[in-house]
Amino acid sequence: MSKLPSLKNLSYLLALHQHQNFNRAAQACNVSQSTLSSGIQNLEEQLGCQLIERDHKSFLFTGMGEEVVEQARQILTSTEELLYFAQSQGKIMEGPLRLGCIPTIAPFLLGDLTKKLKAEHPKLQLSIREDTTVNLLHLLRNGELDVLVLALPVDLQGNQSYVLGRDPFKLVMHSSLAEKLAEPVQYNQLPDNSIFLLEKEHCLTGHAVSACELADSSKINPFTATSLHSLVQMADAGLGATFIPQMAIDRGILSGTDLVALQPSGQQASREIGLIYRPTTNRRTTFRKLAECIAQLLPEPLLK
Amino acid sequence: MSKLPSLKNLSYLLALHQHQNFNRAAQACNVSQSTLSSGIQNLEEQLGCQLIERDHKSFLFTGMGEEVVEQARQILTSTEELLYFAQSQGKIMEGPLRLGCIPTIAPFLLGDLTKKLKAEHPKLQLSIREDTTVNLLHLLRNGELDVLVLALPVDLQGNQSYVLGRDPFKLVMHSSLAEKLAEPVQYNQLPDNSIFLLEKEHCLTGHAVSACELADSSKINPFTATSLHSLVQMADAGLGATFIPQMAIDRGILSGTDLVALQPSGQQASREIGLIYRPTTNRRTTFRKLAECIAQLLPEPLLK
DNA sequence: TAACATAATCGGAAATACTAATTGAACAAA
DNA sequence: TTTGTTCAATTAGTATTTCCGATTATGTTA
Repeated sequence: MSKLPSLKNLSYLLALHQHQNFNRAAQACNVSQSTLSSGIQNLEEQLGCQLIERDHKSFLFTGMGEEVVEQARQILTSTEELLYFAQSQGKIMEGPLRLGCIPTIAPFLLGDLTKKLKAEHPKLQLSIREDTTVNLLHLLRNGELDVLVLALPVDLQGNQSYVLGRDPFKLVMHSSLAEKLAEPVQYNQLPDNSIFLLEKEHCLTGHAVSACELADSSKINPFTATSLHSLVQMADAGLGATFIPQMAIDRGILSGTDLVALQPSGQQASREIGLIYRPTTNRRTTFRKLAECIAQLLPEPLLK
Repeated sequence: MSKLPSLKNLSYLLALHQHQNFNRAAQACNVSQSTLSSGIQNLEEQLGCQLIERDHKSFLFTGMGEEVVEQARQILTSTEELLYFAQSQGKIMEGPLRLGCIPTIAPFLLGDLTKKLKAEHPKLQLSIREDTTVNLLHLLRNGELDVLVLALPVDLQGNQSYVLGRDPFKLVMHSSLAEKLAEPVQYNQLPDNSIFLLEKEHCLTGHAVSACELADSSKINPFTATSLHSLVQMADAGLGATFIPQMAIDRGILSGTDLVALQPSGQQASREIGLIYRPTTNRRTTFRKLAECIAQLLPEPLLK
């Protein structure tokens, strides 16, 4: 069996892939440019194939190079996890944990979650990143985040998940508009263009539309908002109705408004909340514990 | 960030774990005993924790040590896969592939499979190991096998799987016994102790009993056979009836006998065949291709 | 053309990995 | 008790590898 590539050389390759420049990559690795350069050559020799095409002056990763980067990333992440695991003496709820969360969940979950974690697992150092689903999945894959809280269903791209619970949608509108409506609200009771939603980047939009069977409805106003809070403002100004998740209502997003929350029609007018992690992780027990913590904070926990 | 442990030292640890003796482990690694010894110490220092308890003379892996071994195994397997992948230029259907299969599938699948693979992927070097489900799962975990063909359902122990297809059970008995029976055969038509099964080590037994709703039936003879072929012999000698999977019948296990195959009662009198692989693998595309090949050879393919 | 930027190459220095030999401790046999 | 054996740790010296600084080759920009 030929000799295994060294983790060091693999990390050089990753740095090069990230910076696309030998000097900057070398700096990032705290080695000289010559070291990194020969490290890469070394790696190519050991693997017996070309990883980057040298085009004088510049270079380009080959298809194989990209593939190797992908796999090397996984190996290095696992090794870092091993190191971390050993150094923290196997205390699974201690040390750093980098969590990503979408904007339609974060403000209504993370406050309580950090409070709970601080009480139950004071040595856990939670860092939080709020971003869209696609960006978070990318960061997870790159090893820059450990775990994500997303709304399901979503293309997991090979990641694994715990389903944490269900979060019902409510149809929110000004109390004066709600008076003449019967629950569950049939959308044909509403005027055209009277339902406001978030920008399509937010998965909440898609989930609400499909869960509430609203596809292509003329009821939807083409103007889109950028946050739940602005949706609430618009509804409170009497512009129309909107969908707000129960989590947000429970955390008081409607307080101080004249809005009421009604049950929308649609079989299962809700979204699921899931915890997503790399299939290659070896911190499953940590994530499982975290999943249990989060599930307890959801309107309808259903963690198996 | 502290320095990552080297793959070399991790492999020393694995060897030590396997051989439970510094000298033999060192030999296996082609290094001197002193090298391995200091490698382990080095590792303990880097990880900042004790991996083995030295009890003068002898030693014992600590709980943490066992955990680290587990994770190290995964890292080394991934790295080997990376090396192999690169060296074979990404040709996913070339080079060595170590497959495990249970005894109630192997004789009726692997002949056709090797023939098919030789024709379609001549450079694939398939090695085959036939063993029980639990042993195969152990070998898979240890990285000694790449992929398993098992009968489902089975506790996957965190592994991943493709469902390849369905394999119906048939109730097989001597033609003279079958004459007075109506299909699907109700078991109360049969005398007590007239159904013969395999030893309980074979998952086929459990699958047949549950699929055919036979639990605790007095119809089952307490004598158990060790192979499908001996079951067939016993049935042909007129001792009673038995369950034989369709795969085996299709490959002619009944030829030269006076046995007939009848449809048993029971909602879904069949087992599923699945391809099992480590969740941490990066040879999924290879396994997927293999899964497609195998599925085509099954009585009822249902690979999604 | 001159000045600059980038990656490869080269020679020597520093760090490391490795071995053989030795030590010390436990144990078994004489 | 003595002797011999086994096993892991230690030591000291050697070999190997890794790394850096300087230099080169090549192309780009001013």
